[in-house]
Formats: sequence, C-alpha cells, structure tokens
Amino acid sequence: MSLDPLSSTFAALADPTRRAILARLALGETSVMELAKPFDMSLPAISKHLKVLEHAGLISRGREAQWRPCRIAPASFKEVDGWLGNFRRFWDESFNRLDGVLEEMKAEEAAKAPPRSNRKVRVTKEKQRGRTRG
Amino acid sequence: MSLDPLSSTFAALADPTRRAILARLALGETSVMELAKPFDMSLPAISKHLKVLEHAGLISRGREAQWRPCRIAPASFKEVDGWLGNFRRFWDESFNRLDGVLEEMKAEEAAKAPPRSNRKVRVTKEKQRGRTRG
DNA sequence: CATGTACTTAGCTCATCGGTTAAATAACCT
DNA sequence: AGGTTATTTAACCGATGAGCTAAGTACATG
Repeated sequence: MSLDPLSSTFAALADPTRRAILARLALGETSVMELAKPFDMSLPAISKHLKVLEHAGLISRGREAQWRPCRIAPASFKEVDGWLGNFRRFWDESFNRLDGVLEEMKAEEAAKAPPRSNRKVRVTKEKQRGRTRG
Repeated sequence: MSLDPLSSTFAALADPTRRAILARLALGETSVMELAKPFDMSLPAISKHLKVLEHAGLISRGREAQWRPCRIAPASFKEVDGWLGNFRRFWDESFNRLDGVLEEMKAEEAAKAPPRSNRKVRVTKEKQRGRTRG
C-alpha cells in the first residue's frame, strides 16, 4: 500500500461518491452522518471513503464530542492543480498567451522558425497559477 | 465497465506510469516504442496503459504505417480543470479575490453578517478559468 | 452505570487493475 | 512470398478496491 501523493489523490478523486462528498464539503464543514445521508450506502462504506479522502490529503477531520467533522484540505487540490498546469497550454487559450508576455516571443520565433515547426516546448513544472497581478 | 467520464479520467491519472507517459507526450507526439523505452515494463503493459489513457480521453492516436503515434487530447484535461475550479477558492489566493470584484461584496457582507458566520458559499460550477481579460 | 448516538474496525465477497508471457495482426521491406 | 518491426489481443495471476454485515469504540446523557 501507500502510493506517491499524487497517485493516491487522483485515485481518491476517481470515485463519484467521493467527489460528491467533496462537493458537499465545499459548502462547509459537516459530520459523517450528514455526509452519508444523500447516499444509498452503508455508513461503513462512507467511513471508508472518508478515510481514503483523508489519506489523499483532500480532507481533514476534527473531533467534537462524538462527531468527527470533515472539511476540505487545500494542499492536495493545489498539487493536482499544479500538475495539471503542466498541460494547461494544451487547452487554455489565455494561458497560451501568458498574459501577453509570450506574444512578442512568438513573433520573434516566427520570424526565424519555419512554418509547421514541430519544436519542443518546455514544461515549466508548477507555479503556473501564481500570477496574482495585483 | 465504463464509468462516468470524470471518474475514468481521474482513474487514468492515478497511475504514475500513465502520468509519466503524459509528461512525455507533453513534449510532442510520439510512438508506442518511444513511449515504452523509459519503463522497465513489457510492451503489452504500455499498450494497456495507452488504451486506458485513450479511453479516458487524455490522449488520441493516429496511424502512420505500422506506428500508432500518440498525442495529448485536451478535452479531458479541461474537464478535470473545470471540476477542480469548483474548489479553487480553497487554495488560490488570487482566485479568492476574483480579480478584485469580490472585495466590495465581502465588505458589504461583513457589514451586516455576524462574526464566525458559517453561512454557505455558492460553488459556481465550471467556467472559472475563462477570464481571458485580453 | 446503562442506554443511545456517532462513528470505525474486522472480516468477507466479488470485480477490476496492473503486470506477465505467448500468440495474433498489421504494415513495411526485400 | 517471407521476414522484420510495431503494436494489440488473449489468457492468466496476485493485489487492491468498493461494497456488505456484524461487532467494537468513544462520548453524552438519563
């Protein structure tokens, strides 16, 4: 058992029940009972799902008397987003433009590169989402 | 077999070998042999991984003579990103500010809402990434 | 302390997954 | 045609995953 973090996170997200639980938690912290309600499924099943989500770092759990309230934990979401960022240029128009900075570079490149060029593009691991722009 | 699209996409991403294959494909279209090289694994195993990725909509495959070149397919990545967008406010500082628009609303809310308020927050399904601002 | 409520753990079943080897298919190259 | 190269399919195996029921733990309260 125990895969690398990204693998266990993606694995956790690969289940519709677990994604539904996360969607519910996006509305706010709540108890296991509450989370279980919408599902036609035994409580132990939900408990397992929560364990998986917790292990994946997608939720964290507190203790209040006999309740174990669950809430979204940001870290793993952020990691997934970071990984996804490596591929963002494949679908995100505005990202491809990099807020206009790449415009010039492209123009320069185009000036000296032949058409239909198949040259490789660097993938700049992480950080794509960090442009706060004030 | 055959889960909902998001589930099979996340499931496909939950394997490090498959993610490595995608990382390689981010550098450009290539053959199965080429993709297989870095891995200490039989060719059929790679073939299966590619099938999974294709089924998940993360890659598409062409035909050139005896080669079946693979390339990144954007759609499923985009879907994952869209889903992730529902949770972006949990970790993305700049998103939380919504380019400054929410600033005022928050101020107004704060004026009439009691402290430690636990009120629910709407999650605005999809589209978060669409602000081109070009 | 006994009972109830909120959960978790244990132990089981069945399906799916990731890997294997061996054989099949497909297209090219004499 | 016959061989080589690229890739897939088939058949199998051990491990993991999602569900169940039954039993256990933790806390609260009558």
